[in-house]
Amino acid sequence: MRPRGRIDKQQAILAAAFSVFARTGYAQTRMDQIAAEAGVAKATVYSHFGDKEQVFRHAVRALSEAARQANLAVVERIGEPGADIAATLRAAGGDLVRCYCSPESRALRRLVCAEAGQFPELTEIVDEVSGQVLRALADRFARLALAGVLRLDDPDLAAAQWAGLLTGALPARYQFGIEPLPDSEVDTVAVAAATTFLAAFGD
Amino acid sequence: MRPRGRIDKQQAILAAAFSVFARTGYAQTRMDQIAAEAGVAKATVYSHFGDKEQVFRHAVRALSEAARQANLAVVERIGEPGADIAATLRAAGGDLVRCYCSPESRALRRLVCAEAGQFPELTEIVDEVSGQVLRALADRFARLALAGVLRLDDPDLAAAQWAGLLTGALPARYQFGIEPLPDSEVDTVAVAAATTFLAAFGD
Amino acid sequence: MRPRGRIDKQQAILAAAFSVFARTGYAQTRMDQIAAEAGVAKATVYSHFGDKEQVFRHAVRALSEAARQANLAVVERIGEPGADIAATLRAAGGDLVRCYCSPESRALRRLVCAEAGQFPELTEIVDEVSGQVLRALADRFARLALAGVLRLDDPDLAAAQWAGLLTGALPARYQFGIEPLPDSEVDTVAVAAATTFLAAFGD
Amino acid sequence: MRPRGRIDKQQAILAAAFSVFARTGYAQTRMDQIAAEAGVAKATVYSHFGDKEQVFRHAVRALSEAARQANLAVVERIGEPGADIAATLRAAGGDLVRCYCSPESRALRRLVCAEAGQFPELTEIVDEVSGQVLRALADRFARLALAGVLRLDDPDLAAAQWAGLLTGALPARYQFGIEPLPDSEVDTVAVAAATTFLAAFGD
DNA sequence: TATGAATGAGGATTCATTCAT
DNA sequence: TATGAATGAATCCTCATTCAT
Repeated sequence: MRPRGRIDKQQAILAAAFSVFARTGYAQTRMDQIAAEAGVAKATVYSHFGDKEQVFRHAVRALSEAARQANLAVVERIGEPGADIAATLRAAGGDLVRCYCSPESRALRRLVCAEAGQFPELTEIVDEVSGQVLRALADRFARLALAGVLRLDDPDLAAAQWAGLLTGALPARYQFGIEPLPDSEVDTVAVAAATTFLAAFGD
Repeated sequence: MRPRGRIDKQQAILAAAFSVFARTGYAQTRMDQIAAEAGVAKATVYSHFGDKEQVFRHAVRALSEAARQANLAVVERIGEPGADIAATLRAAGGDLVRCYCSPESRALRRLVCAEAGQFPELTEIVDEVSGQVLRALADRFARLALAGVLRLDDPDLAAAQWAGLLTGALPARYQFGIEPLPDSEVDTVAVAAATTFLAAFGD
Repeated sequence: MRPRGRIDKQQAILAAAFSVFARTGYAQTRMDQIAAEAGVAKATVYSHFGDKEQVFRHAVRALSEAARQANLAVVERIGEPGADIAATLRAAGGDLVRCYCSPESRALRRLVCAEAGQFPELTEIVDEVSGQVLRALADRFARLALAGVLRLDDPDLAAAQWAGLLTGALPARYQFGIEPLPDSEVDTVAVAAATTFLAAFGD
Repeated sequence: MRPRGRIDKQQAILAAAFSVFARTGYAQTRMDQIAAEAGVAKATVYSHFGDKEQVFRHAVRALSEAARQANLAVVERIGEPGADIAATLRAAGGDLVRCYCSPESRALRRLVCAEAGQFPELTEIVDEVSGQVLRALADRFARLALAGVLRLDDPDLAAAQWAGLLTGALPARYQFGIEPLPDSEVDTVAVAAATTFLAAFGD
């Protein structure tokens, strides 16, 4: 049961790092905590990753990857032909908002935002992930436009605007605070976004 | 010329704290820097504010207040009767985006976001400021609706959605990164937001 | 009622200093505490006494003086002609032990002992006070010897030994600890000291 | 030659701590001094003992242990059968006084007395050590009484009183001051204590 | 003299990182 | 590679003391 191999330890360290960085932020995190939570010696963390910055980069990268996959999974479900577009947008919008406000995403947002000065590359990673998700979304919208379900010229713009309608006016306490996002808020936002979006882009 | 009174020193310390925290973040900031930049002794900072956390709270509060005023000033200018609504929205939208991405606002966003875990109250302050701005905006929209320029039932929702359209899909590098926001981006976003908004809520 | 004159303030400062030094020791005592407890500004303490060391010296001197007087008062009561010598020694011995273990005396002992390195003169003051008390005691013993009640050649030695019998083997917790001295302990010690003393020096 | 193991360092740190605390008192002692005198880094002191208080506790404990052994060694030598009791008491009494006024014991007394407020447990340790020594002494006296050399009912009381006669009236400058104890003083006290003790408890 | 504000020197403690095994 | 021990560079905060009023 105890992790033995190098890979196992790598994984354990990364998992611990995720968790500790997410909970306490970059500067407050002590290498001891990570090592302790990973069940290894501190020096082992160093022999695997070099220094604190590298550990942080790896942790953020992994969190970003997870976020990317979660978001893409939601987008994938959009646009099954024949489905009611309003219902589709409401459901997917709710899921996206939930992704956006999941504990992991909030933690990631906090970490990247906080260290945007010291680690500019992390900002890029986030933009890349967002970009990918928005492009995937735009792809769906393009197909829906082609199918005559939506009426739009610029699918990228439509994607960005739908995302904006969903997440842009969420209170800070849900975007990076610790207050749990109530389901009612999700529904309200998703419904309103779908309505306005369709008023502008619906057939 | 040399500042003498206690109030002067308070102000100098706060100004220095704004600047240093914004540049280097909470954890990286050393009290020495703040004192030096304020031109006072370190102990003076302590006798005025107690400890680092208090200095931080005061600095963030003051930055928030400035942001609030800047945003409200923009909102105030919306809705002069007789003006072209599309042009108004484009202009005000652009200004709001510029406020949102001003160096001070980005710094504030970084600081609050970064320390949301340790200083939950700061999140509340931000939400309060946003709420005020959105309410002021909703007031304007309500008047415009009454004047027949807009067609909407829920001015609060309209305000939130317009804000979402403006800021919600801005790349991270403009929201809290250090990359300067190009005017072209501002225009694109402002125009697109106005268009979509009016498609949904225009008369 | 509020102290106004310079003398009043001096007294208030000294009283506060006594109290705070006794409670917290020299090094732990902050000039702020003394000033606060005296109800004056910190700078006032300085203008009266110069610096912390001086305040300490004055406080210790005053505590010593009080201890001297308390001890001498007890000694004065010894040797009323015609009284039972054993009863006299028991009563006076008990009183001396109580003096020796009074909160003020313990505090004084702690302070002087603690700072014997930095303030050697304080040790001298204590020795002077002890010397005075022992001499006064020796005077009494000399009179009693002359009256045929005691049988001794060296009244100074007898005084020192009686004092030793009374205080020499008291547990540390009563000599400078904070545990209150129980009456039973006082009686036991005083009775035993009287018995042994009279076995050696009684007629 | 360079100390390598952790035990070596522990010992070196403790020895340095003994020395520095004894010389300068608790509050005046800086962790740097201890570390420097121990030949280790300051952080090493912390990793071994946690904080300054713990270092102090350990140092005092070790000093107490040494004092206990020194005193017990003296007591052990009392009561060889056939020896002259007066000579025995004079010799052992002198040794006990010397122990009591040794630099280490004075330092220990200063430290414990000074910090009795902040570290009450140290007072207990001292009482425990004194208690052990007095009990050992009482054991010897009991044997001597059994052998008909002394005449006493309560060996504990006799032990306490002898100790009192030896140390109770020593001037403060010898008890915790820095003035060296002259041999003449030792002899005087030891002889006088033996005389008075035997007048009360001798056969 | 009395005071509120200011200060410089200093001290305890922490932590990322390295080394010897 | 894995580790326990060791470390040096920082950093927050305190406090006796002084100054301007």
